[in-house]
Amino acid sequence: MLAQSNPWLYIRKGVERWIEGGFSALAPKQKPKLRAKLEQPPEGMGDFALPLFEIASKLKISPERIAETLLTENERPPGISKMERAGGYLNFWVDSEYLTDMTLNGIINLRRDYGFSFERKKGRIILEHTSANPNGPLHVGRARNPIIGDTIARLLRANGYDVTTEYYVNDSGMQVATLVWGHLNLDIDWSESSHKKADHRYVRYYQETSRLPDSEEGIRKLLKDYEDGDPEAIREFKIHEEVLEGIIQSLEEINIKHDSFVHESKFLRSGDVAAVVEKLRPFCKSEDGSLYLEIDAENVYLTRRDGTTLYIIRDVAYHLDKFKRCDIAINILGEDHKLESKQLGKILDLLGKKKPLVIFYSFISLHEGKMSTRRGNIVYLDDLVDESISRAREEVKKRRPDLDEESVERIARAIGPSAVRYNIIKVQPQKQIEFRWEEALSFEGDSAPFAQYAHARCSSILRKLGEVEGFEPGSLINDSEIRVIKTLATFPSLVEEICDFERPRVHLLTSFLYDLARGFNQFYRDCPVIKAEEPLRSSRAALVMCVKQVTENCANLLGLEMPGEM
RNA sequence: GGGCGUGUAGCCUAGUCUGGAUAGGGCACAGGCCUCCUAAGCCUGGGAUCGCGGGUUCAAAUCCCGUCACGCCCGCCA
Repeated sequence: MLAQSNPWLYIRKGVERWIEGGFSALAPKQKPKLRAKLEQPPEGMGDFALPLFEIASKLKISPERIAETLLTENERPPGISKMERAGGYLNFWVDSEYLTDMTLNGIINLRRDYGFSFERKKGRIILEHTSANPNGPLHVGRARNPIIGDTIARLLRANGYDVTTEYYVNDSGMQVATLVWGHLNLDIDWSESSHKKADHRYVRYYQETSRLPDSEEGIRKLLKDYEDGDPEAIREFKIHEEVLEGIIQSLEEINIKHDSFVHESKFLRSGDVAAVVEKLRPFCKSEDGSLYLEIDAENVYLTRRDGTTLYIIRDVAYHLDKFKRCDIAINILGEDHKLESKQLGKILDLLGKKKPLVIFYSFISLHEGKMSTRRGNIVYLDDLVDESISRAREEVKKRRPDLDEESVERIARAIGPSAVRYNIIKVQPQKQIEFRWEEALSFEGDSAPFAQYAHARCSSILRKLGEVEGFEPGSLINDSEIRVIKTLATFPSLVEEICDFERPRVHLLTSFLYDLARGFNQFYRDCPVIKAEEPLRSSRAALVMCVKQVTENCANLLGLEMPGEM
């Protein structure tokens, strides 16, 4: 099974067993048993390398002797065609016919499941992401949140986890109260802005109210009424739903959907928040009617002087509820939430409850500084995606004058959002990004269109070939063929390795996709498929089919579309 | 001032967790490749004291200590 579902790991494990067997023979009494730590050698030095230095010093035997003993006293491990000592390393070359046979058969049999785990893991996961305040449209500064969150959710599912993605709707705080106050009290001249989406229109209530210093008292009064359950206030707060609807649409544009929406107000109405306050009261200090906890020598306020609640206490109630519904909670949060998140963890500790795992990302800033809804120095996600689509449209029109309007549109809509996702996910989350249009809209090199283009070439070859069946593993001997096959073989290991709860390395999925596409483009240059003689023709056709399949599988993890023609 | 994070060619970035053989890529730049399955492609070239200084090690971009620069946070906002 492993041979087909994870060919590279299968061969690697064989090599490790072979080495460890050799070690046992060399030093039977050694405890604990010596492990084989394989690494990837530089280009041209084979496929696996065993550094001998550490073992040599442990056994007090020279690296040369160890290598010599291993090489002379044992049969070759399965799937290895050549072994050679080079300096302090023992290098292994994978037999390409063996690898080709396993890998192509694996992909052909497993198809869209290749790379993914069949083994269902225990434990329900709730992955919370985005959870942007519904007071305006999503902006690029925080666009990493949904993209990272959605990609991790896809990765976890591919590894057999049961994942629910959740949006925590902050409908009960100052931000939404500010929006509501503006809606009730401002008379805005709409003649200039006629945006069709509610989030883009209503954000002006929030922005303009934020500029009025006198509005604060009214906003607080409104919030107090709302928390006290005043029906009119509750009705007015519903305006946030239209904004949320706009945010949901923006997310759909980039292929993201949440499984669940949980509204903060639910915990206010159910009495959960009040119950948590009561539980924590014995640990709290009080001041003018407000409540606060001392955590790490800092005062963390739970309620205001007027009795209304603060974010963190509602967040505690939310997490208590969340852990009733799951075993593992993962939150995707901006780096500005680090302190709050740590404090939340301490409070959950205090209550003897589980804590969420948190993945933080740094902001995407503008050259002029941080984006801010309040100040309005901002690039909205909708605008970035629209711009990306229209640039894609221009490119397709230019390159493919033969296509009809409808096809052009379909392809542009596959390229635009994918390019945005790709360019954001390819950088690891903790790195800060300065937003530049040229970079965000890059369609060359390490980008989504590069992979989409290679995929389109695959599709085109396969369309022209018609029905082809079977392959001859021994006929694929060209360097570009072997290179692509090796890349295909490592996909399942990659999917498994990067799935780390503490530090999921989803950015490496783009590296893989890029490697595969680049390898394929070299193959495309070196190895004609349609004009090749049998059995080379069908073998190459099988390889092209496999590249297409694995490209799609990886694209699925990244939430990218593959239009199949460009 | 304290906490967390980041620093790799002109610009962007992988590798850092788990130390190993000439530090991978991309953009930009210079040159070459469409009578040949889509040139959003391919090939060649120049360009890196891995922020800086110590230390540990047979071996340091990677681990430890110090230091500097930048970002985020330190609110009865979220």
